[in-house]
Amino acid sequence: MTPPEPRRRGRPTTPLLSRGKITSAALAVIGRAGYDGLTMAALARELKTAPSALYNHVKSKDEVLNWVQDDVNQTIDVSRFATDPWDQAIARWARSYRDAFAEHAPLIPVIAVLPITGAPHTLTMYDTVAEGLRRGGWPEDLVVDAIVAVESFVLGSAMDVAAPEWIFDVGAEGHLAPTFAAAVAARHGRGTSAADDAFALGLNSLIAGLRATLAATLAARG
Amino acid sequence: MTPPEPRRRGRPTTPLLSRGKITSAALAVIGRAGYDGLTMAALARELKTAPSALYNHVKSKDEVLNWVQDDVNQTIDVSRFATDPWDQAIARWARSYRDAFAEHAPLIPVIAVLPITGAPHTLTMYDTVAEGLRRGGWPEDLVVDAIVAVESFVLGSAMDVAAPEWIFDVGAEGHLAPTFAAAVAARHGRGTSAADDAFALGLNSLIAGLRATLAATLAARG
DNA sequence: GTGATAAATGAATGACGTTCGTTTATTAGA
DNA sequence: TCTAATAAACGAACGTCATTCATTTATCAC
Repeated sequence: MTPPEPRRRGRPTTPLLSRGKITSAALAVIGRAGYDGLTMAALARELKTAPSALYNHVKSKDEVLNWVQDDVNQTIDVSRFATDPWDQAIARWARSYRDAFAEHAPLIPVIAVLPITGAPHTLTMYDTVAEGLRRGGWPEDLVVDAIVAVESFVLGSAMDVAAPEWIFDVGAEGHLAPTFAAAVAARHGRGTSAADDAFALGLNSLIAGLRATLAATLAARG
Repeated sequence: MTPPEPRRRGRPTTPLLSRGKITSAALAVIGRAGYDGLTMAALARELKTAPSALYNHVKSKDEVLNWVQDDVNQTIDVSRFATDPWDQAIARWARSYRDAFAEHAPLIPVIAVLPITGAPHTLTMYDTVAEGLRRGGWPEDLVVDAIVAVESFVLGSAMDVAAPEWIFDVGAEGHLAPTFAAAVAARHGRGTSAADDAFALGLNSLIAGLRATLAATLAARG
């Protein structure tokens, strides 16, 4: 019945390194030195081992980033799906998602391409969102598309947060883009963050549009 | 009147290297070997010089990527802003934008953070979009936010294209996410690309939402 | 000519991620 | 209790990058 337990041998009675310890050490390094500071050498130093020793527990640095991403995903707020209408819950989810990855922007290009396998927290997050959408009336075959659409906007917006506030300040080349330069200047009048305003505008619009699309789809399908 | 021409000295009568030549050489390398293959050594080989020689014409590899990005931006279709209503024009722009960067995904994290200075084609693209929005009735102080919102969705979606089609296939961990797994399976029935469907759904919804937001804003402001 | 200088070059530097050969300490089974 | 198997750790090394440096070369200004 029970498959033969994989033989547990080796030097330490309780293994010094584990997925959990490596992940939290990586987060500690990232918190102290940022993603530029997250090298395998720095990670090993944090764990008081040699860099080569890490490779007994990790396939590659990318796998470490994968673990970190799954941990970050755990902090995203999906609680509203239990209580609120799907559109409100998804708004809260999206904001929380963006905030979480704004501080982990270098993960974004990695996770966008990586399969979901081996990331349990990520998986359960998606499941909660999918349940919320289904309960809100979304047809099963559109759920993934809706999630991916919102997620794409969220991750694109999270990258914006890392950008300097003056990213659109045209220098001496202003004459090439007078209308755009004027719009940038007009926006500047507000004291608010450009990335935050754009995110709010886009998120509200996207969700409003999804509401309309859902209504139209349900009407068309009868 | 004419400022004194900067003294042109040095070995070659006509300089062998220039921004244009370096950019198209980089694109050639990328086309042949992808972004992993774009090393300063490979770029130098393409230009028949030494890697160190490149640094007489380029500050860093990031600057090369900047130039490539500006060149890619040149291929994005903004022509519809001259003829079509803003919402149709922006839809065409967004699709063209996504397609262009789907093949240049590694540029995305770089450009998202980099200031616009020194990228003339990028600048004129933004200006054309800004003009189109203004002509479509968008208030000046919302133009940048609208552009950034659409751009965030576009770039997030462009990263999705590079992902494998089976990115959401849950392996043995399917029991952690039954609803999501069912939705993935339901989506699988269609033969269409998941990334394309999600992009279409998101783009249509986002633009519909922007239309509504604009109407509401104009109504509120009188 | 002569001196200034942009451009080109090969060699070197310094980070990295990762691999290898070896050693060490523990456990399973006889 | 002895022995074989093996997970874990380690230092040294490798290969790949981007980037810098000292030096040389060829052209232009005067």
